[in-house]
Amino acid sequence: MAVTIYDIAKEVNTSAVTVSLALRGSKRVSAATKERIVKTARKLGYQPNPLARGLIGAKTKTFAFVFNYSSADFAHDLSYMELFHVIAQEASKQDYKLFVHSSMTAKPIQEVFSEVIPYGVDGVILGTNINNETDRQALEQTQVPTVLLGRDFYSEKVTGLVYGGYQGARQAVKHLVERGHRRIAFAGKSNIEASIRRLAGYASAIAEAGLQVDEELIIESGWDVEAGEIAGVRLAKLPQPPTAIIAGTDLMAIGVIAGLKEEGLNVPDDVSVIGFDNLHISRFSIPALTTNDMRRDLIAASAVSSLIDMVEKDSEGQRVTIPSDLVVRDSTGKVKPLV
Amino acid sequence: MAVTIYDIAKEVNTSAVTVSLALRGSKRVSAATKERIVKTARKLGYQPNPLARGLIGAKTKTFAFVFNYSSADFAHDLSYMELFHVIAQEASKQDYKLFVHSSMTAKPIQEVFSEVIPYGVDGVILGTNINNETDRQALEQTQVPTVLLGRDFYSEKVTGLVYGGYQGARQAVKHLVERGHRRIAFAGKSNIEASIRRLAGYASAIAEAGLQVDEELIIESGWDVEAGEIAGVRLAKLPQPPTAIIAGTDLMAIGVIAGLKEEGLNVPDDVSVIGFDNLHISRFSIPALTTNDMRRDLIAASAVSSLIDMVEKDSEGQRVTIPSDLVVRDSTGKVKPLV
DNA sequence: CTGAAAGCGCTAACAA
DNA sequence: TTGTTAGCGCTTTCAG
Repeated sequence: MAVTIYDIAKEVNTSAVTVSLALRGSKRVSAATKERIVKTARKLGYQPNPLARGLIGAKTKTFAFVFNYSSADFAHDLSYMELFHVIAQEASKQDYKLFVHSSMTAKPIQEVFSEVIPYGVDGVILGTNINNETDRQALEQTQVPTVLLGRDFYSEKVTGLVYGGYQGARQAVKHLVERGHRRIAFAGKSNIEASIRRLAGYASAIAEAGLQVDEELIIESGWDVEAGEIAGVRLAKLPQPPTAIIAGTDLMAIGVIAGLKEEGLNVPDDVSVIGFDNLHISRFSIPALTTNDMRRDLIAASAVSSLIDMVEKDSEGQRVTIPSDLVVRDSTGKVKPLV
Repeated sequence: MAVTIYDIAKEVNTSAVTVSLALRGSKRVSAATKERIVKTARKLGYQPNPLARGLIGAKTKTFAFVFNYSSADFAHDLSYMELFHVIAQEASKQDYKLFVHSSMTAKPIQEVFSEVIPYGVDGVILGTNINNETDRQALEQTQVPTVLLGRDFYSEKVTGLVYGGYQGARQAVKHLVERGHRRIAFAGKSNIEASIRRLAGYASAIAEAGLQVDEELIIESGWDVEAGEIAGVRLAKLPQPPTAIIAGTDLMAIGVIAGLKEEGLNVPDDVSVIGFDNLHISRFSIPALTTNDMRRDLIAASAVSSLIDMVEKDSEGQRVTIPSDLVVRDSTGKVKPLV
């Protein structure tokens, strides 16, 4: 059996209460007793029992991480998976454990909460779309601190982390404009919040550069490689193809490059391509991908620290924006001069 | 507050014990009472409290999944990450939750157990190397059912899942020999168990084909893209370069292709390349990668079901081998005829 | 500054 | 077939 506070109490000749207090650093215990308790706790290899703590509603040093999507969305998940990974590391650094809730179908947020809270988690990390009023209400009413990944929403207990999609898209357009591009396409329009943000950034920067937003150059599609390939082909076949394409994700960008190639257009010589995410592999694509690094390190640090603030200091939820970095590699170049 | 068995008991006019029994399908409760209990449980939206269950040592429907490595190993992790993902889905399908233990440094198995067991997990999924006697002992003595990913080890409570590395490497060699290759390299030798297995399969198939194992063609290295690139360059620079290369992982294979290209060798025209893993992205590499699909679906299903068997039916640990599939794509071709 | 009592939700053992 | 009692390990009153 594992060591309990009773074992320590017996050893030190005191009560369990005092041990519990001492171990949590209460000032109500004399320095001398505290020291003896801490020392024997260490000696005995005491580990607090999170289940017992959780049962009475105390903190468990546990966050739930929710994968809430249909498996069809796997493509975008490569990015989400990498993010999960970094967050797991970050949480472990801060001495928190992650409890994973992975469902095959996108469930209402209320349901997610009620499946996860009984496990006594101190907080929830969530990446779902908020589609409807019910979800919004669930978030507004929750008592459990929550971090929303990539959603522009916050409430008393909910912090929304917005990555630099808007600003990243603007940066991407600017980068292309500086290199002489004037026909710049956007591939990957959808009703996902991140997509909307990226498209909005694109449109604003296009306008700012004094260019027309050409609907023909905006492709509505999913975010995976296949979708990118189709988009690449379609754009290549246009009577007047774009000289640059901003893709919704890195995977999509890789597909776009392949699609263009099928139609005889080369990257970056004929067309420049920019992605979003900066996946681990993107720097190894051929050509190496110019992309928006979403700064998963910052996102993870921010997610975990916001959550800890809400849990431990009872601070309020807020809206946090994390700017992305444009990483220029080989898939973008100067516009091809008209012959 | 959440609904408890007491609430149900009150509603049905019986005791908590009866409710508990009924809900767990005991035969000691009359069909009539059972039905009433189940019905009102559903009506009230009862969710059993896993913390209370865990506290008394009962089942919690929770497995620990351990990421136990230094972050330097990230490369190989893309494969491990994808595996995690599939296992998480599979577990959720079987109504189990995953509890993630992610540490920055590879810890002794004993320590991992003692950090994870207090959370009341029913079983542990582990992908660590077993380097020493201490780890081996920890596994032999554990009371908690455990599945070891990719390790050839089993004991009373431990099932070892061995993926088709050996057989996959043999298949790869055979595939190449059939296409006329006789100088076949292996890139990615290391002391990781999976690597040893792959190399052994390679060596056996090479010998079987009546070829010599040429030490010059066996490159000792890590498993990431960079290592692959270096290996590719090195092999290309050989006085007599290989006509085919088997790489330890897909990422490495992608690196090898890049390295070869730097030295003016093209895949598959000059050199054929085969990887291991079949990552989600591998089919989109250029050229599309021929690789050993490790069958993550089967691995996940097997991991979860073995664990459940051990947990619920108290069956013994065993050694399970999961064969891989060679997926032939565009990175392998016939040997280039000598001009 | 310290301790005794009670209870979180559940189940195993024992009793009826 | 059903119910009573006790206890898992911890923390929060409340009393010394």
